[in-house]
Amino acid sequence: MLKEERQKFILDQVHLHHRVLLNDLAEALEVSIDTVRRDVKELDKEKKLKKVHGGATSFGFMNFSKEDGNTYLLSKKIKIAEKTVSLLSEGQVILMSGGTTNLEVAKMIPRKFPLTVFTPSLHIAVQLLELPEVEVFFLGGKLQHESKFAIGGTVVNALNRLKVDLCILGTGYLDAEAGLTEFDWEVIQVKQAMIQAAKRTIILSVSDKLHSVQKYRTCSLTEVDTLVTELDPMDSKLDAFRPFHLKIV
Amino acid sequence: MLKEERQKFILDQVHLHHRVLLNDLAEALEVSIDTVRRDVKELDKEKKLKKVHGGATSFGFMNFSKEDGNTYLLSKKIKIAEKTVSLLSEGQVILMSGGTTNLEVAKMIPRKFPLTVFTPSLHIAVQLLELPEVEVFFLGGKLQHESKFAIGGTVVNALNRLKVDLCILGTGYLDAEAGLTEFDWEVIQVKQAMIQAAKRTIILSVSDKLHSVQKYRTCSLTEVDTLVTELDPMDSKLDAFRPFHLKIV
DNA sequence: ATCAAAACAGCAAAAACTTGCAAAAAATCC
DNA sequence: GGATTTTTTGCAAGTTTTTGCTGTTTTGAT
Repeated sequence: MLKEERQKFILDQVHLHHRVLLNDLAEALEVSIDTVRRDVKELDKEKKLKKVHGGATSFGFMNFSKEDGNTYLLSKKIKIAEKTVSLLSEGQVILMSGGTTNLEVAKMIPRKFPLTVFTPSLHIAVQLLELPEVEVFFLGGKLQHESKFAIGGTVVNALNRLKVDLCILGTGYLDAEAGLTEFDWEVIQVKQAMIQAAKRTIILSVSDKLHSVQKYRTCSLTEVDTLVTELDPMDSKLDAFRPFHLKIV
Repeated sequence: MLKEERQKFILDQVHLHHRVLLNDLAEALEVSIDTVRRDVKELDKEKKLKKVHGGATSFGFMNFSKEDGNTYLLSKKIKIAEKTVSLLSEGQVILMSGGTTNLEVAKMIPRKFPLTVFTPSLHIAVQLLELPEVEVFFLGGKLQHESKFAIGGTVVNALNRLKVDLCILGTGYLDAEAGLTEFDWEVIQVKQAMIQAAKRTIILSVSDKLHSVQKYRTCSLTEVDTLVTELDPMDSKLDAFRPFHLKIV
């Protein structure tokens, strides 16, 4: 194998997952860890990625500079994704909804972390297929053009016949009184079925969307088990949500 | 063998695979490795490729993601796609399998051409969602990592409950006697169900794959209605397929 | 503060590259 | 046609690059 191939693989992995571990790379490429280390060092010198202890990350990853609004939001989502991945156990059967936050979760799952994932989101499915140890089941149905999300009776029926360990819901909007709300009725139907199909439900929400309400209601906060935000769990902004017996992470 | 021939071969290999090993070239060309080395050095000096330790790469190597190479087959596939799209009627309900040829078909469909499409292929679904007038239904199931194609009982069951106007099959391999063949048994199950669910079936095949046989059989040529290749319909290479009452386009 | 994992520096074997050279092949000239 | 020059090719000796391993130092998490 050519050195250039290796380095291209490393770069691809970094872009795909935001961060990679040298150990995983060494195993995937079937070379010693020293070789990977040297490659990463080179790529770092060429500013193609950022070398960190034990691995490498893409640029703009832990970039908390508030100049660029988008990367600022991204870093929040990455923070949420990290917390969420730490809640997963190997071999679990889970459900994942769509959305950019969930996409970051999919990117953050380690390369050799066995999971079975059901999802109605094309983006999530595509991302998860990068992981060789993840079995991906797509919940087929009519696809929305904008969101690339499957909706309709087929999806709901499939979900009704399913029982999984965990549901990870990239929530639209969140409010203590109103609960989870959305503006898309069709999506609500699917998300409700997802919650029903799972023993536990985790909702992900960047703090910007706390205390905002949309037209339709997915569920109340009593129906979910865990709330993940990018904030410190003790942050006072989360006080409104403490009365429910949620685990706040 | 002429030096010029050798260098042409080397360039072809580089363009096709985006990377080559000097050892492989020396073996394929039956010359010493020094000769190959000198050839590559020359081509590098002429900026025709990039010489690297142990081999050579094409210039865009670092940019190409792994699948979208193979530009030499692309023109043929585009020709097939054009012919195929001309066979479609507005408002039809169709089935599309996966594969790069079918992907070209999806790219070729006019922006405001109303269709309803069922597909088990992620790539096809993603592409079709670019078209606002196309309703896309994904046939959900277990996704194959490599092909991003949904397989398994869920897909087959869904297909059994379906009846559509047309099935567009990006065939694996094609032979007059053996019919359509594949090396993946799971995919066969799905393709068979697709053919059953459709009133008419069109198969797409670049002429390179004519007269090639794989391990398992999808169906015989009597079960399909139309064959689309990049060749002129009167081309003698297609003679073997005329005994079946196929429409050859 | 402790301890395991990660980074580093140096080393040695293997693979690849360079240079020089001579034989073989091709081209040129008489 | 035959002799001479030029180009091409393969080989051998020496150099560089790459890679994995060892032992040591540094780092980061508890």
